[in-house]
Amino acid sequence: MGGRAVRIVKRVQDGESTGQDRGQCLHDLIREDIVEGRLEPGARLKTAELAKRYGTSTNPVREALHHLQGEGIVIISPNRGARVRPISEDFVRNIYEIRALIEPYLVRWFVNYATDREIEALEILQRDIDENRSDYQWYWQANEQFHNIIYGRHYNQEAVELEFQQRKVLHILTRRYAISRARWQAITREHWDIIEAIKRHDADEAARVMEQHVRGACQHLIEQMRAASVNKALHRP
Amino acid sequence: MGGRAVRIVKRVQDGESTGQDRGQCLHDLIREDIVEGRLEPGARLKTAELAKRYGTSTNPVREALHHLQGEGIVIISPNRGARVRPISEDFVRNIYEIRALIEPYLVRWFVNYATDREIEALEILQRDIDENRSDYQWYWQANEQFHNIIYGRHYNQEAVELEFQQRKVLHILTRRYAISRARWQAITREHWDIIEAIKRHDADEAARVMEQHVRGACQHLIEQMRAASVNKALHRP
DNA sequence: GATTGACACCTTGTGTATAATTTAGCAAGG
DNA sequence: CCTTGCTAAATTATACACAAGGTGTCAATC
Repeated sequence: MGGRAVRIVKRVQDGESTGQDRGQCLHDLIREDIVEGRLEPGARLKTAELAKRYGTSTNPVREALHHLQGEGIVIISPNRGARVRPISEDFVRNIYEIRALIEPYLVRWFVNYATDREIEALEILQRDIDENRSDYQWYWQANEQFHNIIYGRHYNQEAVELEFQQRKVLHILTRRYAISRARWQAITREHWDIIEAIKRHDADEAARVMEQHVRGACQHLIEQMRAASVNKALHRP
Repeated sequence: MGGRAVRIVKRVQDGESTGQDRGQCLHDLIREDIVEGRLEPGARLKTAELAKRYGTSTNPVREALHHLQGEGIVIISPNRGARVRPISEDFVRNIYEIRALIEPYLVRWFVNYATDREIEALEILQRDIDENRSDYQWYWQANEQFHNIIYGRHYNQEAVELEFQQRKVLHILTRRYAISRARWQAITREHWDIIEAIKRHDADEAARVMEQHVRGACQHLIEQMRAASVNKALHRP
């Protein structure tokens, strides 16, 4: 009886986390590992293994897994455990088609309620993106900021959160692939077109360009996925 | 050591559930209790209480709660437990605005790929709905079937699932309020207009009516909420 | 070669201990 | 006398160790 208590106290004294703090954001840690590619799509997520990895017991892991299932990143089958969601081409297309509805809807509001300050921030950010094409890590951060400025103050936080979750899921894939030169040019053009439309308070045009922007991203990602799968097939015949 | 094992064996012999089977659908049970109004919006969801209620231990309850959080029905604050999501007017408006994007998108596909059999099923169903206006319980079931026929075979299952989840959340509210006579007429008319548009393979018209249908539902629900809150204020001055 | 049985792994549920929060009760000050 | 602050106890969430059942795999036998 006393033995267990002593072990726990010892662990706390050793300076390890009590687990309590970690538990709140364990799903964030796991999600990060998934998004960053340290856990491959389709990989089994064994509770004991993850517990060891993050220095907790299996129970918080199970809860985090259920949480991530809600976000669509993890799939749990009864008595068979959890896996990282395998992302198919169909899935990508489906998600992007929803985004093609949501993002134009969100940007329409911004066109009418953007402050001069925000527009200026967008321009500065986009100029930075133009100049730092080489730095990937940085691009994704800047791109996220670009979207956050546009969507952050929108009244429909449910829609914003939906868009954010979709972006997280897709980021599992996008970060793995390079961005083609043609796509870079398109992104640049589209971003500037959106900024222009916002400046002119032309909601229809902004929505139109945004939809085009989303569809372009979708097509580019699917092309990259196909190219990668061809490469894989060639290397493993 | 042996004592616990004996207890468990005894319990199984007594014919109680091993718990294993329940766990798969515990979140369904809790969701049902929430949707059916047995658990009020904003009510605290204490794990011990729920565990007793469903005859399990606290752990499966926690997992179910995390799952439901992913569905947006439950809100969990760290170290403070879970609550049934309090549904505000803003929230309703936000969800319906998303639905006003998704549902027209979904119906467009159906217009092009509906079979004669499906269209006939819609007509039969709607005639039944027209004739049984009085029966609420039945109406919601029939209405669900009506939508399931239109959305069930859509290729974008992600969008379908999103729509389904939103419907579940809104149903927590809608079932509490009556449907006004005016709204009944509108529903009937809109449903028939949608069926007509589908028959003519007029996707634009079907989408237009569907959007109107969603916005009408939104407005009606919000009016009912306001009326209810006024009543509440009068009865508790 | 196919089927069946046994074994190992893993998920799932339970009980208990620990840590956090909330609430109440009480005291001191306005 | 009421309000405000703190302290302690009850309440509740959280984490951990354990037990049991299910799933998949591998080998042996028909």
